Amino acid sequence: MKYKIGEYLMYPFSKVENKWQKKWEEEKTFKAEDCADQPKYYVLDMFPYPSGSGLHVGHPEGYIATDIVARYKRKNDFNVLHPMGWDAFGLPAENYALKTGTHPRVTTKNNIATFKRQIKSFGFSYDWDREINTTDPEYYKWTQWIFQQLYKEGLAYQAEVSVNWCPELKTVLANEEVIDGKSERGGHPVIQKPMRQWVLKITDYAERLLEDLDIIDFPESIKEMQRNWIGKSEGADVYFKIAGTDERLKVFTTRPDTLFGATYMVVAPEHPILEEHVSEEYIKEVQDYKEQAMRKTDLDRKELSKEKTGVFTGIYAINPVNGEEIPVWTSDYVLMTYGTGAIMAVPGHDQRDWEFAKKFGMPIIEVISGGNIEEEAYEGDGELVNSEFLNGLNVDKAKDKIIKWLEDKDLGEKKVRYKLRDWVFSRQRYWGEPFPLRIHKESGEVELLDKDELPLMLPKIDKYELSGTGESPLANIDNWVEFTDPETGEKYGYDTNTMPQWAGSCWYYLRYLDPHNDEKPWDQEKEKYWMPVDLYIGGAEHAVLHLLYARFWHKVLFDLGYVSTPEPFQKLVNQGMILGEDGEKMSKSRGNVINPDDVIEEYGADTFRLYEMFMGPLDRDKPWNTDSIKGISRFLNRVWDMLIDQDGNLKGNVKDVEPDEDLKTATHKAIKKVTEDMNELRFNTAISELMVLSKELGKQSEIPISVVKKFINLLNPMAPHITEEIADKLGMKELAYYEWPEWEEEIVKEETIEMAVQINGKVRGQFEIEKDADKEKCLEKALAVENVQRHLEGVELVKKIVVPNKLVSLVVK
RNA sequence: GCUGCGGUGGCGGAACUGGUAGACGCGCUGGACUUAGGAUCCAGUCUCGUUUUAGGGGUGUGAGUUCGACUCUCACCCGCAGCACCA
Repeated sequence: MKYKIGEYLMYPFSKVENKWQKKWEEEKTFKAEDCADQPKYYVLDMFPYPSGSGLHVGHPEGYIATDIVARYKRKNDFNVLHPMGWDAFGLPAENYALKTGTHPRVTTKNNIATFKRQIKSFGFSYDWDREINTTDPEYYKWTQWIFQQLYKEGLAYQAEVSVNWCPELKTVLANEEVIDGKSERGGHPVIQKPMRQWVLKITDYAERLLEDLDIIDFPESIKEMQRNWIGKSEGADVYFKIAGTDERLKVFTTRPDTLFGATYMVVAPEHPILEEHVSEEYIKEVQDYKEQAMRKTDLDRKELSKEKTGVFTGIYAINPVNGEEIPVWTSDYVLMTYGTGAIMAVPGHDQRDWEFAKKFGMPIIEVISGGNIEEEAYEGDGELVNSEFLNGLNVDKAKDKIIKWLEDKDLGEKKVRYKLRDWVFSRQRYWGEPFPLRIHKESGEVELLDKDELPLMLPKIDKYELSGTGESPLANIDNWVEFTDPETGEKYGYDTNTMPQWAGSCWYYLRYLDPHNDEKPWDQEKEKYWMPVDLYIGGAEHAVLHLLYARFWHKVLFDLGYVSTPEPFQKLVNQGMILGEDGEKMSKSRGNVINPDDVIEEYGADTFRLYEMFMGPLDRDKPWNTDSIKGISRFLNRVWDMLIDQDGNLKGNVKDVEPDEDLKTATHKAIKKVTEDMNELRFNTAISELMVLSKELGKQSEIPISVVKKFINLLNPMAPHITEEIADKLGMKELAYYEWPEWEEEIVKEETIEMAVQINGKVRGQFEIEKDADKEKCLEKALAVENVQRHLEGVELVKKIVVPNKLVSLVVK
């Protein structure tokens, strides 16, 4: 009945686990019922990209956590939706095709099979009937459909946008393939090159994406990252007249209060003003500087940022508050992509301007007192000086006053700006969703395909090489690039770009609600029932990409009435990383990778699940430790040995007897602790509590069956196989849906309590007393403790503090 | 530089709204069973001190609030992650 694994004798975990996994699959135990007359709970994993190397031990950490929650909620009468699927478009499969000629569809299919086998070996309670795959035409049909809705709303447009171009490889690279300004493969330099791209207008939603962070329960770090990414800043646009013309140069500033301190202006090298107004004698210098700046990669711009550079343009602008002429310079520390691409420089109160002014000998004027502008710019609050009608005000008041003044005179206006840029939504790649539209050859006009023409299928191709111009392999297919409409005889072409990998994951949580619907992406009744996602668990690496994009799409769908909630994910939790035994990130090159298949083979899925949850708090990084797994394995073995005999039957001393008072208290305490821990996702302490209870049980000569049932039930969400097997022998039917036990507060509180006595903050003794005893009685007992009396000799008792059920604190002189 | 998170035994980690620091697990030490044990069971395990008892010290560092601080306040040090000339 026992397996010998290495040096251990273990319960027959592999037999038990296979048995139950098979049963769950055959009986569809975890099928979720749509719109049931029961409260719902939607618990979601970030679906994986099925890579060729299979699952690593970091993947299951989140999956185990969600599975425990799913199983726990089922026991508490929730109708649980717990699905899984595959985010299968993407570069690795295409790169593999380039190398081997294997079609990405084949690679993807094989990888999914591996992932699915591995995921199934953990005994997760997914409703596999809802499995989805973003590369399935039945799925991406609706990804295309959503894109069309965005297009119709004016939220998708084409623009010349710079992309990562690698001249050496003659190809465009995705952002993920560019590391520190160089190509991931080969380490060749990457430059920015403008190309026609699809762009989504996420900036229209900047304010709502920011505001609604307040209504969702995400980790503070993620919210903060999203806030930084959106980068809201409030200030004013100010118009400076260009001397000798009627034109105005618009700048954005968050510090309009310092307008009197503006001593020069700076425009980005790409700024259009440089095309027209540069005077003869400066043209060459400006042109040279421009070219030099354009040639710099992003990396160079950052690296060379230590020392400010720039040239004078010969242009002067007029400061609207005092009519003074100030010079306009150009420098690459001003970015064309933010604000208006031009700034007013206030060297007294902005450190960047201060550095520039020092280098090029510009005047520095103090307009806010409180700092020493000889040494550095003063960016803090203070009283306004040298500013005429603003003098004497503080920064906030001065801002309000100057903005009003500017608006009254039509010299500026209050303005809010965001760092967030529109989202470049096309990739020059084959293995992604084609854009659901055709482009008229002659006019270049875009026509959306009809709904019944969807999905626009990816064509078969033989060659995966990118075309030399940086277009995707689709550009090599003649009847994709050009075809004739049979009805009108007009010539059209399909877009050779495809959507980025994020597209499919922007809405997959909605497809799970109704995965086989071929009329609509999802049924609205089902959407109303299941949404929002109650708990979403995944890695922190998606903090600002997937999670921001998905929120954006969801809000668009909300505005169009397709979904009923403003936010898709009510609560988000990031699991920490599982590190190697050496405390370093797991990687092949370090040789510290643990393969989950090996662990399951040696110890079983239940031990694996329990171990990963026992390692520490879910959201923290934790090093793997092979020795520590043995502790968990021993625990499960002890539980088995305590209850099951050599023939696989319930042991004779497991009887229908009443537990004694101590065991009863321990049981109720455990129920309370485990329940509270489940609600807070504190699985490590829940497991420790169950270890304590199992030890108590092990001490009994006759083990009360009622307690065993509760114990097995509490352990079930975390270790589902072994507990189902034992439950079966105990005559409990379908443990997965067995009602979660309850505790009685009265029993949890012990009859007698041990209280401590402190004298001047040091513990000097303990005494036992019945619970909730009054203060007088506590004090009396405390003073009677022998060691306490010794410490009270010859001193004066000046203060007595009694905290019922905790301690007595005495202060002496 | 900015933002966020963290720093507790040899190790992973516990400690509710401030109330007996170190639960639980690993490892280690001793013992039992055994031909043997790297299996299993029992006992011990923050540190100094001690026959036992009593004591002293102790949660990154330094101050502070309090009868009482891992927990609250201030300053600083270290580690991890993200952002980085965003006007």
